Amino acid sequence: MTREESTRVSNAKTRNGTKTAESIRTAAVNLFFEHGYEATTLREIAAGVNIQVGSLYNHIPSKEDLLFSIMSGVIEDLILELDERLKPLKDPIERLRTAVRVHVEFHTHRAREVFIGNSELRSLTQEHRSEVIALRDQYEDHIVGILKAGTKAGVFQVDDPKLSAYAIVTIGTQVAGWYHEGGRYRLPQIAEHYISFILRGLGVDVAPTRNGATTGVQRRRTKPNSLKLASRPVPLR
Amino acid sequence: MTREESTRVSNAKTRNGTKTAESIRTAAVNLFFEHGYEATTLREIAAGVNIQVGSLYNHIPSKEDLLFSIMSGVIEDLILELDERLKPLKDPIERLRTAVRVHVEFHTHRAREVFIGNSELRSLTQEHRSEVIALRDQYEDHIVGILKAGTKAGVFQVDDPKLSAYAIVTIGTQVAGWYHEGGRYRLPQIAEHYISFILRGLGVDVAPTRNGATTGVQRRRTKPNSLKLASRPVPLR
DNA sequence: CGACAAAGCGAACGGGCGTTAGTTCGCGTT
DNA sequence: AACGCGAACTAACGCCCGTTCGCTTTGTCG
Repeated sequence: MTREESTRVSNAKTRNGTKTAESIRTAAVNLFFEHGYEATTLREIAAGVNIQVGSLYNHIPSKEDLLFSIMSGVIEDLILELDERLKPLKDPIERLRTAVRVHVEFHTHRAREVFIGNSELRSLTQEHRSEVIALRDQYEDHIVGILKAGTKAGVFQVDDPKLSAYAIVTIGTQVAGWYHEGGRYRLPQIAEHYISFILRGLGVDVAPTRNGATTGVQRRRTKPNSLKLASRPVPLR
Repeated sequence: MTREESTRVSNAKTRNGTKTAESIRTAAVNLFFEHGYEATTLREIAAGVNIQVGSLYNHIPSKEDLLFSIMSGVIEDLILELDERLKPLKDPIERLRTAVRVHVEFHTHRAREVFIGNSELRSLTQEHRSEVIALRDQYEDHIVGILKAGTKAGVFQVDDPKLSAYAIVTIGTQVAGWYHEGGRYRLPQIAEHYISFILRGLGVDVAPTRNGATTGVQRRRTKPNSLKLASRPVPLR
């Protein structure tokens, strides 16, 4: 108990300078993403961190636990992010817009973890699987909630919020499967495209904006829509 | 016993009466679906067919080849089915409607194989993987083609057909992940729900929202909007 | 009836897996 | 200077994998 001037966190640095536990996580994410959990060897992971297999067990309890921490971690982060960005918004349309945007952004920025989270459920223990599913349901309920609120307010045409929520979540999730930085599509482009698609799918009139109020996002002081949208408003009802 | 006249085809029946090769395929599909390819053992498959492990090699060249034949087979069937159902249709909206319907029906009827086809790509050989990807691209091009035709004809609002096609394919594909017979949702209900959602997303006015029932889901005797709903049950092979 | 091929059996192979155990080593704290 | 401890190493464990192979059983047909 010496002078506690600043929190003296025990910085568990390895010999090469980076925290080992963190490196393990990173290496595992890359390998799980590339070859799948079952096909990935602890020896491969260890090689990616430049340590021996046995040394891994100074940082993880088991291979399955490593997978679980990755999967639960990414969903928790997603829920946190969504909560934060949704907090100041009231209007259902704005809330859905933001939800889709957050969803797509998150799923592209952390595509590998998300991909793992969506494909390796069956490799988890019964208990761990239930836990992850509970988190996933919690997230889906957020979306369903937005849809229900919007339907009640009369701005969405939704006959079954859960079915629609599935579709919305799925669209954004799948982006993680093919998006890669520097690829054919830019992130905001993808997000706005799907936002329009989804809002229209819910019966919201998303005509090309007259005053730029429709898609209030990143700097778009020059052109209202960087994508050439067929400039014909959809006369719904 | 000796005078079995009907067909001269060498009917390779196993002792329990069903063709062994077929049983192997079925058992493999179930196990791959449930535990994944990597986590499934040839011994488990053999047990499912009530033979020994070594006997499998009288019917398959290797485990990977078994996976490949499942994956390529299901996509080929899907393409065939789509071609057939699309053949008599001209109108872009009708074509898209049918495409989505076929997609959803196929992905629910053969959910397990489809799921395998979408999640086990990386377990294939380089050559086999290329082959499956080529088939998948061929299928996606069908959808893109419909979208492009509809856009040219002015009935769809699509700024990027490929992005939209991704979304459409994804929605139907994901259904395979949660649909199960006798579950909460009936098949036509799901299909029609997503058809409406997608058409609206493409800027088509699908507005039967005058009274009560939002979307034209279950049998609607009154003509919805000059578009006939194909209501024949499709065996899907 | 006897021949032949298809198909099943069962043991074995070489290798790789996740995990454990005992040990060494560098460092900050006592 | 001695200690404790985290983190690395090496070696091994028991197990299970996909695949092979020689042998036996089975069914079909001239």
